[in-house]
Amino acid sequence: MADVARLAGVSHQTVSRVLNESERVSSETRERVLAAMTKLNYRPNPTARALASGRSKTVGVITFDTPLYGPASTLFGIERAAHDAGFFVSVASLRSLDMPSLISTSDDLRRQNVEAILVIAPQREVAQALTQLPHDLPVVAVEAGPAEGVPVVAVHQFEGAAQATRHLIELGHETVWHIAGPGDWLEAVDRVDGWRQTLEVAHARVPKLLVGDWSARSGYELSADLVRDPGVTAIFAANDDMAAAAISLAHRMGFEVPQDLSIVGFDDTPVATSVWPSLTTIHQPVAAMARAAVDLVLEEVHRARHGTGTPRQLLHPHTLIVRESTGAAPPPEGTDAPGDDGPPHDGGP
Amino acid sequence: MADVARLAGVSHQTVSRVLNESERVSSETRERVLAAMTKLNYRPNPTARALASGRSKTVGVITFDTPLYGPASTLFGIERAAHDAGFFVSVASLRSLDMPSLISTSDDLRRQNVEAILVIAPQREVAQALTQLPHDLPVVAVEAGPAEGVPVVAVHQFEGAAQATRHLIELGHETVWHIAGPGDWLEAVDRVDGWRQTLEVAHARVPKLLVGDWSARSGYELSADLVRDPGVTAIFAANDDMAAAAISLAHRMGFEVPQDLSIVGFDDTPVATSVWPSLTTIHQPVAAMARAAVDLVLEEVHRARHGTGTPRQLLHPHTLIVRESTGAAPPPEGTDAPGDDGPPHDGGP
DNA sequence: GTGGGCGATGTTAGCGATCACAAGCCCGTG
DNA sequence: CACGGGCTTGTGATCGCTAACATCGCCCAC
Repeated sequence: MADVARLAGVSHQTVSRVLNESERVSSETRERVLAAMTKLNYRPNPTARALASGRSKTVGVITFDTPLYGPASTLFGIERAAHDAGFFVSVASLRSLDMPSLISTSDDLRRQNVEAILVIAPQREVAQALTQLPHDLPVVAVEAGPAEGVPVVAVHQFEGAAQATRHLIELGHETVWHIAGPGDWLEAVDRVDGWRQTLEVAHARVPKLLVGDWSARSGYELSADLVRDPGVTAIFAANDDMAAAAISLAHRMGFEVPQDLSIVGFDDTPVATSVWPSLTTIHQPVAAMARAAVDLVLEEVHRARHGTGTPRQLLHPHTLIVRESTGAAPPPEGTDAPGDDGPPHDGGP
Repeated sequence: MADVARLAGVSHQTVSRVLNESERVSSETRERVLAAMTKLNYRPNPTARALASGRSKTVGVITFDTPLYGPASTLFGIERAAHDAGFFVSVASLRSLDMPSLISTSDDLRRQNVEAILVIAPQREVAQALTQLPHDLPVVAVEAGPAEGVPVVAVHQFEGAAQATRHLIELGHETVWHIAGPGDWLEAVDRVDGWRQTLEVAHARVPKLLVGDWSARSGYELSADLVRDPGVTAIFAANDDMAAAAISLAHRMGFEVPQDLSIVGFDDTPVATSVWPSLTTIHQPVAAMARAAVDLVLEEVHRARHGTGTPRQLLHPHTLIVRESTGAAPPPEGTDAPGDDGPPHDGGP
């Protein structure tokens, strides 16, 4: 920087002003400085800037170590959006889901001088702990259920689940079974609520709730009971993996989807299109949410110098994507007819 | 820090020495300083340390924006390992796969004072560009094919593909079709080579190569031709998504897996267990690789002060995981026995 | 003509650590 | 007894930048 100043014949402070786009520099001087910077291939040192100004142009992301599709792609979306805004991204992953872990992780980031923190943590405990975090740094939760006092970017899980359930009811199914996610996930809870209330509104019986852990394995095990039961014609799984597992199991036990059983997933992950029949599911605009979260948190950073605003909750639209895993309810037990079952049984070898 | 020094009755430099675990501090003094730090809840400021020492305790990760399972879980693995080593992680994603993009991304990180860079970029172009990166910073490639002059942590793709192919040959299949990944991915190329050479060694015919783009969709489209052809009894897809799609398509067209068609995938992603029948596939120890990559790069950082060592390539073991999608080859055409083919050509059983 | 205001630039301190070197102390040795 | 050397500790500069205030012209109005 000193070199640039010398070459441009100005003081280092003027160079700094050019760097920070202060208006108080004559355009002539600015040109000279810029030329010098180019010539010397000068690059400002963010570390020094961070030390001097307290601003690091970095946002921290707290996430947790999981192979789940949602969090991973959210992280990439955040990186992209932050980069576009000229910010760096520092990630830290949660060791466990308790309060101390959250605090210590956020301290790590804080000490790195991040200007804001984005939390990708859909678990109830984390969402609660969030409200306890020191308020000196803007914090935004992504993909979390609404939490008091903390800005959130998410989709309306309740509505999504309701729409999925409604879809099945409208296809003529008497009721819909639900394979839920773990009870400590906000999303899981909201989806259960959406499912239940929709059934109630439709005056449908509310079957026993099955609770999985998002994994295909759990979906597999839980659907075993369901598939065996001829009364079960429609399943709404709380994510695509469990839904895909239910399809697998149905096939294995000799049933056809959707002729015998309709299945709906949630998330619209790649799995949804790689199974057969492809999954009807609820799409969440992950990339858009990530971008919105970054916008929101940077807005907050900007505002931190002026007045305080109220935390906002940004709800993004979900979309029901109807693919092949859902269809009309099979006719009641006795009858048995539909031509969809493949070649009539009597024609074969 | 000044406060700590004052409280402990020492100079700031002594505090610094305690912080850096220098041996040149008497244990008595150290105790006093530590006590003062605890009492004041003192936390060193990494930014200042980075500025003064040039060491930031941060590693940069360059990845690219993709929903693929491998890169995402590698990133988390890296974070975990780095954190355990007391390092922060800063991520930057590649805009495009060309050289300028790589340079500029690495410059971003470099300017952040990262001490090393990990690159998750399995594309050939990126691997090549890596060798051009300035050598002032340790660079390690993860999940990339071996590239000259750059340390690499990966599994032996060639061997993995060979093992998958051999598995099918040993089950009695005359030959194995291959749905490859895009030609600009090193992994894809190596897997093709492994497949081809194994066939040649077994004196099996090498069928026409099909090239997909990792997506389920491409797997779907490409397997259409294969599944129709009764001569095709075994398919090795270069990743699980494409393999799962092939299974879907086979089902859709009325074939059974593995009775009519055996299918092997690669990667052992969650998809592998959520489809039916579950996929036989090649497992890659992603987490272990991530950890190894961090170890390697930190070792390099450490060594940077002393002599220079030779770049290492760390090859991790893959594992063939036999699940349900592979089985013995169906008996040759004429004989025909399983009732699955639909009406037998020769007049019935 | 002179004081005030304003835009452009320079000067001097830090930010919070580390580094290089110097200094004090205690001990053993010639 | 003086000197050298190993430990431990302290001093001042420095990393590259920004913040706050000082300074310098210049133009305008009374």
